[in-house]
Amino acid sequence: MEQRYIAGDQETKWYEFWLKEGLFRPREAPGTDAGDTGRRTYSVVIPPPNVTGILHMGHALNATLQDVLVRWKRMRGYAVLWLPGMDHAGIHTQMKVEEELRAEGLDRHQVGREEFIRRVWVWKEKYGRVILDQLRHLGVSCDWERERFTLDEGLSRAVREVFVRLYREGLIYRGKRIINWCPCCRTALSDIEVDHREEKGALHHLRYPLADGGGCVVVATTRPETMLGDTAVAVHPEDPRYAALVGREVALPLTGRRIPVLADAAVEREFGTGAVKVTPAHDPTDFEIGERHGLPRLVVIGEDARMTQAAPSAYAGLDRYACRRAVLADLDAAGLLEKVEEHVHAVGHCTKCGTVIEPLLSDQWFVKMDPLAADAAAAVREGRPRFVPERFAKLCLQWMDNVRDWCISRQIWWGHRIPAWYCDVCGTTVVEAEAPERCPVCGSDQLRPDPDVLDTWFSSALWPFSTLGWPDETRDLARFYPTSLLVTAYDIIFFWIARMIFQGLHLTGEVPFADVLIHGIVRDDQGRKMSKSLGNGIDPLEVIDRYGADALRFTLLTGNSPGNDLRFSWERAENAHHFANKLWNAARFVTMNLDGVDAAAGEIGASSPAARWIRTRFAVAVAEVDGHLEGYELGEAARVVREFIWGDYCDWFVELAKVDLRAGGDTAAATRRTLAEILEGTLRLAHPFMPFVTEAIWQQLPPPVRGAASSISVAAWPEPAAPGEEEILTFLQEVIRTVRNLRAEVQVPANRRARVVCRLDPERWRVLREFRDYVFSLAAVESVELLGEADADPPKAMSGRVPGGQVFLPLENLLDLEAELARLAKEENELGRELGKVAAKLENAGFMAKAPAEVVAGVRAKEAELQARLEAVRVRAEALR
RNA sequence: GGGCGGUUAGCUCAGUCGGUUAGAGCGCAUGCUUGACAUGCAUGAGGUCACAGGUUCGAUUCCUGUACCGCCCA
Repeated sequence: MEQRYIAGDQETKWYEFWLKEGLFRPREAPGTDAGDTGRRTYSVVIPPPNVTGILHMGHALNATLQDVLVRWKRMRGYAVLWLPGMDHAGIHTQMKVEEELRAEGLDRHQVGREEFIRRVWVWKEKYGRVILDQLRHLGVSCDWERERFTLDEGLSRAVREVFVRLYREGLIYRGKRIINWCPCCRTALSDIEVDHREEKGALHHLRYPLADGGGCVVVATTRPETMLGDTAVAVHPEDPRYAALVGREVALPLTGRRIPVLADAAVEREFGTGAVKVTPAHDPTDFEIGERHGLPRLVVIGEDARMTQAAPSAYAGLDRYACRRAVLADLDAAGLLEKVEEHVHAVGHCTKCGTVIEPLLSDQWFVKMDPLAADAAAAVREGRPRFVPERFAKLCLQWMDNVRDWCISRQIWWGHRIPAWYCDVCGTTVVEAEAPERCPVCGSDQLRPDPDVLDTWFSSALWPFSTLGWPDETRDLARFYPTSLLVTAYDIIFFWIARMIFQGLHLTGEVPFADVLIHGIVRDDQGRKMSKSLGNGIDPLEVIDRYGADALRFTLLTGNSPGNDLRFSWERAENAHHFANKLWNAARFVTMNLDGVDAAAGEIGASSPAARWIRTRFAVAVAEVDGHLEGYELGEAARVVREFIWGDYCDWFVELAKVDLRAGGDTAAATRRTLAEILEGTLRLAHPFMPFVTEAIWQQLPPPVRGAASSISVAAWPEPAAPGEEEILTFLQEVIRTVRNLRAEVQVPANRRARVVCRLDPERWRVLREFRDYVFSLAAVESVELLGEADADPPKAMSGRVPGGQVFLPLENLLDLEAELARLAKEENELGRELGKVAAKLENAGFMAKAPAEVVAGVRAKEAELQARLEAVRVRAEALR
C-alpha cells in the first residue's frame, strides 16, 4: 500500500468496477426467480436535477445523504433501488437555448417551433448528461440502467394520461383568470414561481370626481397606470365614511368612462383611504370583486407589458412604467393627484429572470386544487409521509391549506404539450391522450392543437411512479412503489413534495414515499448562500479533485443535523481528507502485520484485554451508527464512525496491539486476527459514508478476512454484537492518561522512561502488573511498583488519582514542587466546588423526596468518590509542604 | 402582518425521554523525527449554554416573554 491515500487513483477504478459488476441493480433474493419475494425492498427516486444543470454543493449534499442511506440498506440485505434521472426544466432550458440562438442573431420565432425543439434536444444531448456524470464522481450508487428523463416517451405518456384523467374528473379546467405573467419570459407562471420582494414604492392618492358632481372619491394605489383599466371603485359595506356613495358613479379621469362605486367586503378599510379602485383584469383581488359584481374586465396592459389599444390612445403602446409616469403627470396637471406617500410593499418578481410580474387576465389551464389538497393535507396530518424533521410537515400543510388553483399552462415550447385540441368548426375542446383525427362532436378534421406546454412541475409531481412505469402495472411499480424515502432540500417542499403527495395520492391511492428527509442548503464559509452573482459558489468537483469524493462526502455529513443549513469550508474538507488518510494508514499497519501470516489462525480465546476491548467498542459503535441512521441522524452516525476509527481503533487499539504483537505467541495471533477482523468490520461500517477508500482498502485484505462478497458495497452490514468485557482496558487507559498527564505537566521528555509507584487495591494492582507492558509502551514507563500499607507516599513525586488508588511519578531531581502544589491546589479547588454542588443536592429535602432512587444513589456515590479524592489531594499537598 | 428556525469554546457546529465535571473539528499553547500516518502523536488552556421570568427537587434541555440574526408565507 502507498504511504498516503491518493483518492483520485482509486475512485475512477472502483466506480468502474461497481458499474461493471452491476452492484447497484436491486439484487434478487437468493433462490427465487422473480426475486420479489423473500427480500425486503428499499426504494428511493433521486430528485431529478435540471438537464441544464451542473453539479453544485446542494446536489452533492442531497446525493450524499441518499447514498449513505441507500448503501446502508443495501448492505443490510434489502433489494435496493435508487433511481436516477433528470428533469427537462422547461423554462430554464428553453432560456439557455434561446441564448444560444441570440448569439447567432436569431430568436425562436424565426427558426420556428419544430426547429427550435430539435435544437433543444441537440442541446440536451450535448449538455444533459453532464450533471449525472458529475454525480458519479461522488460515488452515488444509483441504478443507472433505470435512468429516466421527464420527457421520455414513457413519462410523457404518464403526463398525458394524468392530464386526461384529471380533466375528465373536472380537476383540470381551462379558464380566464388572473395569472402571473412574466413579460420577459412571455409565459404564465404558477403562484410559487413568483418571488415577493419588499420594495420601496409609493402610494398614490388619486381623486376620482363623482359623475354627478359634488366632490370626489380618493383612492390609493401603488400602480396608478392600471387606473386606465378601472371598472369600479369599491368601499367596505360597513364603512360609514362611504355609505352614501355606494350606488353612485365616478367619472374615471383620463378615460371619459363612468364607473360605479360599489360595496364589497374584500375592501380593507384601514388601507389607504378605505376606497379602492377596481381593475378586474390586472389584480387578483379586483378580479374576484369584479366576478361578484359582474364588472367588465378591461385589459389595458398586454403580454409585452405595454399598454394595449384598450387604453386611451394617448397611452396605448407605452411601456407600463412610462405609462405610470404619464398618468401621474396628467392627473397632477388636472389637479387629481392628491398626494404621494412612501410605501413599502411586496412586488412579485419572476423567479427565473427577475422581471416584475404582471398580473394579467388570461386563458390558461388550471388544476382545481381544493379537493386534491384536502386529501393530501389529511394524509400529511396522519403522518403520511413522515417528515424529518417533523416541523416541515407543518410547512407543507400551511401550503396545502391555503393553496389556490394551479396554473399549469406555459407559453413556451420545451415541455409536455398540453393534450388538448380545439375544433375550428364547432368550437369543441377535445382532451385526449393521443391526438384525435376528427372532432368527436362535429366530425371536422379542423382540429387545432393547444400551443402551450405544461408546467415542468406537473411532470415532476409524477416522478415517483411515472419512472417506475405507471400507468402500466409494471413489476417495478409493484415492487418498489410506494417508495421508501425522498430526500430533498426545504426550498422545494411546495414545488415538489406537496405536489407529489397529492398527485400520488389521487392517481395511485398511495402517498408516494414513506419518509421525507429534508436537508438545508450549503452556504459558503461566511454563511452566505452560494450564488452565481456573488461568485462564491464552490465547485464540488474541485473539492473532489483536491481531497477526494470521500472527503467531500464526509465534510457534507458531519457537523450537520437534519433540516439545518451547513457551511462549507476548505478546512473541514481538508480534515475529512486527513481522516481518509488516517483510515488508509491504519489499514497499512494491519496489512503489514498480516503479511505472510494467516490472519484467521489466531484463537479468539487467547485475546488480550485490548483485543477484547476493541471488539466491545466496535459492537457499541455499530449499534450507535445503526441507531443514528434509523433516526436519520447522519451527522451523528458519521461522528461515531470517525471517533471509533480515529480514537478507539487508531489511537488506542493499534498502539496496544503493537504491545501484543511484540509479546508473540497466542496473544499476538489473536491480536493479529482481531486487528484484521475489526478493520474489516470497520470498513463495512464506514463504507456508506466513504465508499471509495473503504473499497480500496477492503479489496487489499486477504480473502479469508473479507469473505465471499465481490465488493464491500454488497458485503453484509456488521451485525450489532453484544458488548463484551472492557473494564480492564478502561482502567489501564486511566492509568496511562494519568501518567501522560503528569509527565506533560512537568515536561518530562518522551524519551525519558518514567518509574511509576502506586497505591492500588489488590485486584487493580494484579491487573496493572499483569498488563504493565501496555503502560510501559503507551506512557513511556519503565517500571511499576506497589507501595506497602505502611509505606509513606514517595516524597518527591507527582501524583494522580486513578480508579482504585493513586499513582506517583517520582521525579527526584526533576520535580517542580511549585508546579505540583499548584496542580494540587487547582484540583482541590475543582473538587471542592463539585462537592459543594453535590452536597447541596443531598441537603435539598425536595430532591431527596422526589428524585428517582437511582439518581439519588448516583449522587451519593459521587459524593463519596469526590470526598475520597479531595482527601487524597489534601494529604498529598500536606506531605509536600 | 402571520409562521418557522437560530443564538452553546476564538471559529464552524453537535448535544435524540430534564439528572456524573456540556462535547467534536479547526484554531491556540506546550512537548514529541514513537517502525501505519507530521495528512501524525501526547498533554493542556478555553463556555454565566443570548437575556428575563415561569414550571420542577433539579433547566443548555420544557413553557412564556424580550433582543438580535436568518428563512418562508401574505
